[in-house]
Amino acid sequence: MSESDTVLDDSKSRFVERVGQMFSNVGMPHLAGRIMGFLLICDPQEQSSEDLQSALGIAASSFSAMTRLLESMYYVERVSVPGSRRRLVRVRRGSWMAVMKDRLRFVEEFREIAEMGLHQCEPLSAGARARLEDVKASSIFVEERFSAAFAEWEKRARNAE
Amino acid sequence: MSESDTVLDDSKSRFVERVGQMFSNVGMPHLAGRIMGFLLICDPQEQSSEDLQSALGIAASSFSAMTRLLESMYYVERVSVPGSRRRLVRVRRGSWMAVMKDRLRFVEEFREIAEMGLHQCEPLSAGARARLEDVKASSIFVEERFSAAFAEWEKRARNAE
DNA sequence: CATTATTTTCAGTATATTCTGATAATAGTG
DNA sequence: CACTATTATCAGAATATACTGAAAATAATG
Repeated sequence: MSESDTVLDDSKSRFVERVGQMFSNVGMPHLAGRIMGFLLICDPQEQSSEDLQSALGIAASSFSAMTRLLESMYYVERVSVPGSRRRLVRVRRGSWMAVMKDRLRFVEEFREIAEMGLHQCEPLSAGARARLEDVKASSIFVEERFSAAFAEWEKRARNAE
Repeated sequence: MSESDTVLDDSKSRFVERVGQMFSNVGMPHLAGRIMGFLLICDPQEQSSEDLQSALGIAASSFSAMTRLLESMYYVERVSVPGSRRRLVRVRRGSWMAVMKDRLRFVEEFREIAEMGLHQCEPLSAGARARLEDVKASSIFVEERFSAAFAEWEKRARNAE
């Protein structure tokens, strides 16, 4: 993106749209994804509400709601500009890893559900118990591997600084 | 679950409902989750359409649609009963690991999106390129760790037989 | 303090999805 | 082949969600 980002060319709008689709696929609003996509490829990194509105053709209210959502999830951050009352938006460092982590929360939920079944659903047949134990064991396995992976990534990131 | 499963007691219906919520959270139909939850704790393991309809209070059409969906995703399987025209349903072995794997497909998509941006969105500023490279690197890292973890799990499962 | 650029809230519309009930199709059995 | 138990399809109701436009609130500046 070279000068002002009032209009997106074809390849960039396809990119933005694809990120939007992906967000939608994982249960988040389409517009939130389009904003993330745009923030990934725009220049400069920081963008105003108006920039995004004209580039993506969305309403100011949508921008406000989506930005607040993304901010609450720590995917973007807002910076004030001295001499202006605008608050620019940009993606946070490591936000994409955060997106992945957040999507994985359900694994923990899996384990909890299995434990709930084992403890609170008496009486259980031997077969049912075995099925729940299988859910529990696989969830724990995945949970451990994933948190180890994320810890390693963060360690790498710290060392790279 | 001891004898016939026409009605669920409190703790079991809470369990079923929670699995339903979880499915709904990850973008699948609520009823699909309730069916999976029931199949996890029922006795016997195999259940007929009618069993599930009366136990969960759902329409036959819903059962049909959801079962077909779950079958297409390899979460459940159907078995024919000799001497009857019923096809009973049960959870597949390892189905819960499959659910987890399926929910992780977006990681691959992440990498593909980053690559798409890098290759097809010329010209990109140096900053934008760096942001995309970061997405790509973290996606690849996660992708590799996850597939290694799943491979190890499958190896364990094979050895345990 | 008044002004106005900017953001947020809110009510309403459009759209998609889930689930049901009724009907049609399928396949095992006599 | 006829019968019927079982499953699948389809149209529509109910619900939820995303998005917009207008109005209200906020906050920086002169």
